[in-house]
Amino acid sequence: MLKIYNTATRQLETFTPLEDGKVKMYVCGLTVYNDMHLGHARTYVAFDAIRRWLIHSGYDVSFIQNHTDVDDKIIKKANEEGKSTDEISKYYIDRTTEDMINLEIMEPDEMPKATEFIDSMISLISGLIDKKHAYIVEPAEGSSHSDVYFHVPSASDIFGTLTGQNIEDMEAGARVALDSRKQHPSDFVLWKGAKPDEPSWTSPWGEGRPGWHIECSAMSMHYLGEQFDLHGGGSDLKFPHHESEILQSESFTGVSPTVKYWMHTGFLAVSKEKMSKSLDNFLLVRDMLNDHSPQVLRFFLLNAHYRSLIDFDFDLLSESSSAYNRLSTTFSDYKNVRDFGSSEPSALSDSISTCRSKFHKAMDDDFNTREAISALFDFARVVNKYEPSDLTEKSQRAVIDIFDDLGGKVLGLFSYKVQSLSDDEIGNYISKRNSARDAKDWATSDKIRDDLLDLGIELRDTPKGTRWRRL
RNA sequence: GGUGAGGUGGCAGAGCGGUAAUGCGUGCGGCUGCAAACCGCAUAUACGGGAGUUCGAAUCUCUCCCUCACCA
Repeated sequence: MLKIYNTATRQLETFTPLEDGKVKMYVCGLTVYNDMHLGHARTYVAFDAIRRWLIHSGYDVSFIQNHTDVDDKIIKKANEEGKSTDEISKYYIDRTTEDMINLEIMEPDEMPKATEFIDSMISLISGLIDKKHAYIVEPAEGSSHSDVYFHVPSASDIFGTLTGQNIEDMEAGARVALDSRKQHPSDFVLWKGAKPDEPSWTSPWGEGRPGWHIECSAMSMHYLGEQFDLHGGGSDLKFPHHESEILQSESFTGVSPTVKYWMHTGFLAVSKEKMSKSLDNFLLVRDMLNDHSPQVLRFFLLNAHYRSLIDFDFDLLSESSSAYNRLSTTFSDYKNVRDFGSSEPSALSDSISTCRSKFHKAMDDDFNTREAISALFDFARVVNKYEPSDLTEKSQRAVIDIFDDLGGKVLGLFSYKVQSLSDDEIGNYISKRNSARDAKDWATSDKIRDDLLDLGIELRDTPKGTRWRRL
């Protein structure tokens, strides 16, 4: 039975989808004005593993992830570079999508852009105005077009769903200069009147563009309906973004809860500080992938519970690399054997079922990937006691299936991309090298080994022959 | 100031009422033409401090200290 920690209730809850066998899931995507950093990767790899586990568990999962392609930061970047916001967002959508693919993150079922949903957002805002949840104010300084605000006290009963705070507390603590046009300090913008040279769309309130929060309400509603199962994002989105989203959606539809389970990933920190663009302490995914395989990065990220803080450190990354090699080597040793034996140890079949059940239990317990990975290590230790070629085809297959299913399909820890060298070609090189070794032609044999290493194939000479693994 | 998360061996990090997974590291052994890697075994007075509840607490309660995050 799957349990999920719901941010809205701060409790572990048994997962029951709204519709039997189906999971509707929405994860907030990137604001595309820069490359993707490791902190983003943490969130998307975590939700990727979550999605894969749901699929593995037999659910039909609809996974939606948006792109925020209109926003202050994008406008700023566009101005700095003398380009249009479209050019900027297009450029970074391409690049971050590439990064996601390189991290072996499954492609979302839909990847809508905010700007494709302006009409829907305008309808939402109109509805909110009609229902007295929103109001139009005079233009901000420097603009001749009106803004629209959401009036938080109009929905005070649902305010605080995620953060547990109430309006009075927020007010009491308010020290920032207030926008006098706001009826309440907590009110937030739904529509921003255009200033000169800003991208804008026509609305009943004049030229302008949507506020940030409204886009997710519009897109999730479009693809998943007024109510859906899972909504995820980084912890920094809880407030105000997700809180505002709840206010907007539920005030508009009158349906509550709009999201059944809210999920938030912990931060990726560097020296205990959150990794972020504004702190300038970020590491880009594409840079990291120059020196580290996607599998090792995924291993590193999944080697902690998705809600806990990961304090990044290069030493920890290389620790992950060592740890990962252990699994990867064991897997390769089994995958690459060519001979079958007659041994079918019962201790092996025991460890297979133990591994599956420990893994299953861990993932069902709020997606405890760390615990799940430890099941694979337990398994590897048992499996390494055997010589693969002594085992029957059935036993070998069972071992490979564990790694394939759990490590590969669920956690994405093994690459299934088309390789530069086929298994047979590698086998040929190894035979050639072994001939050279028999002739004690160490120069040739070492060259073959080095060449293969350059191609990402690592060789190991063992008493049972030469074994290899893809790095 | 408000809210939330957290403090477990040298490090990372599970466990969350019955005396502590797993990985890295370290040590020893194995394998090996060499190297690297790998394999096996072993290793650790580890549960922030104090008090309480309980037959029994890392796990529950209270209190103190310390980190981090969000909001203001």
